Amino acid sequence: MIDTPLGPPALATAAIGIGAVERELGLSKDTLRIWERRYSFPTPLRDAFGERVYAPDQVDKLRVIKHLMDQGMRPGKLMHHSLAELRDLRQSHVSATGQPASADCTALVELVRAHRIEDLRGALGQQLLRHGLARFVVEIVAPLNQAVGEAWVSGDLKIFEEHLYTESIKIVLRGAIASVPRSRSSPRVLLTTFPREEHGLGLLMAEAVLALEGAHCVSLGVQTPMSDIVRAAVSQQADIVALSFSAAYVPGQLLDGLTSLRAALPAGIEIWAGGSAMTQLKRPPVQIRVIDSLDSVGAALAAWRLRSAAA
Amino acid sequence: MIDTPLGPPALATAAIGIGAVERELGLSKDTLRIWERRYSFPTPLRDAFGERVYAPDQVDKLRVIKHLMDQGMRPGKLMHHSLAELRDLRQSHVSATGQPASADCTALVELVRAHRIEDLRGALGQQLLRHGLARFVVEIVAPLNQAVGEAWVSGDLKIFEEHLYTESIKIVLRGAIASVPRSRSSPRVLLTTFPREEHGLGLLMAEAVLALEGAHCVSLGVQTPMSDIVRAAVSQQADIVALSFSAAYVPGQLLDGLTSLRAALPAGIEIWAGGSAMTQLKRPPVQIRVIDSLDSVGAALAAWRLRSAAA
DNA sequence: TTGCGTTTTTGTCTAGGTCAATATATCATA
DNA sequence: TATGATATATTGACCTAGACAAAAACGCAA
Repeated sequence: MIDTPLGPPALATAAIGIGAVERELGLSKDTLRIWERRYSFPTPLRDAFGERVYAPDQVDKLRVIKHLMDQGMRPGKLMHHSLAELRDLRQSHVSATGQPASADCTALVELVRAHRIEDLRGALGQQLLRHGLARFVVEIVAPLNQAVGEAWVSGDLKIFEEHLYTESIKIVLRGAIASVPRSRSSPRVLLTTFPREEHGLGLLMAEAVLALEGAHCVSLGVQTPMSDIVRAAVSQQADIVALSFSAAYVPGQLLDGLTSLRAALPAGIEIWAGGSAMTQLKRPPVQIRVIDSLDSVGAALAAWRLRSAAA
Repeated sequence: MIDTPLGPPALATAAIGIGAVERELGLSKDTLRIWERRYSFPTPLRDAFGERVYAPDQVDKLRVIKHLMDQGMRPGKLMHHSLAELRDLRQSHVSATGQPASADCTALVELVRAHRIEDLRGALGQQLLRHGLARFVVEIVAPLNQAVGEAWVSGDLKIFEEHLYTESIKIVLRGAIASVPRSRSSPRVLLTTFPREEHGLGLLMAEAVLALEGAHCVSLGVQTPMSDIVRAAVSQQADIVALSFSAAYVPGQLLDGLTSLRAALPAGIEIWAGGSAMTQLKRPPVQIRVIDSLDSVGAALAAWRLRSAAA
């Protein structure tokens, strides 16, 4: 049923320049050049005027390498493996850490693969009704994101299929959030991401859970500069600033950003940080509440309310 | 109540490195270094290791320069002016091209400035009911975007205020789109942007107008790679691919992208392109329908249906 | 296990050079 | 007065190659 008439469709994609690779994978030009120097990979061809041109299969390999690095692996260990070996590596890594996908989950991924977005949206709505918003987010959306991400890396899904999926989830979540009665009570939570972070799905999931628990949420969307987060938090009288970091976020920038935000923000305003980049941090930064899982948001909120009542 | 013990909060912002400027303003390190060499601006200090450190006021000036460049001005002409002169420049540029803002519009901007987002959202909802979705988009949202953008550059609004505004508009528009009965009829329209383009508001406005006119809309969100647009259009059996380009989009990439997309897409699928980058194009690309204004979407759809019926 | 130096790994930054693509100015032609 | 072609200027993306700090991994003692 899946239409791959002759070989994988990836072959149609043309070779691309270093700037395009930077944009597409989030690996800086500097990094790409120095990898070439140190590890002899990638090995781009050169065009008529000596500029690097990356073949599609090398881009694919780079994509997998990037993904594995986001999981905490180091480039030096990965670079010399073949694409197939890297995928095996990923397999074993996943099966060691992750739980198996649920039946619901695989069925939904199947809908994405078949491009049946109407059905997908319907099925998501159904799951939402069945489980309620909180469990829907934690038990369906979170593992589904994981599964779709993996499928993308291993080449089972194309970017546009991931886009279709993400849009569907966003629509369903936004609809659900809109139907939660808008709380005026505390805490007031300001949601956003740092400038480099353009993934807003985690934010939306957090907003759903927070709103459901009666927090007053204000979202700034993605990519708010540091100084503006501070201004917004003060002007909106936020109690909490909630930030989301996807796996691609550079760990160094993450810690820098959080500490300087902590310094710039009035002491009364808490910082809550979540997302996959946070969970794989060894030493959590001081005076930041790390949200390892959306499960724990409810408890964290309850604790906040206790502290707040005590003060 | 707001605790800014000494002076405006903006001053608290510390000096930042070249990487941070790149992230915050979208000016590449290469560009920043070459400007320094050529125009003697910016003039960053150096830290203990001789690395560039940009003072906040220089970053502010760079921000304005970037914006003016997005409007089509050239760096060589801008670099030697002071911040105040640049703002005057912008003023004159705006008053020469734009029409005066309506009363409704200025009232709404005032709500943004006062951070009264609840009221803003309420007022937007009210305007939506009063004018209907189509006129709301064309007569309220479009000029409002313009006004907010201008206010940001001239320093009247901070980024976070613009974020608050954008989020509010998105919520209102998404709510409205969701309440439009989902059409199964033709044409089927696939909406997205090219990889460099991360502004999705124009897309949402287009989707609102299209959905209202009975088109079947599927949005991929922003930044879909070329090859994936083609795959998605084919798999979703789209009749039209609708693209949006904000003023910041590089004209060269725009034309290249459109022509190669046109070549890659089956002839039966039309390309409609809109957004401010399109309107200021001298020669419209061949075999692309340029949507100069959201007004004209209705007529364009009617024309498509006529052509479709004739075929 | 935990803590603390040492070594290796890694990516960001430095410098200045080259060149294609774009924009502007100038001049000729219909 | 337009339009078009041609020269010149501007601009940013890319190049090479080296230096070094921060982070991770390692070895070893307590």
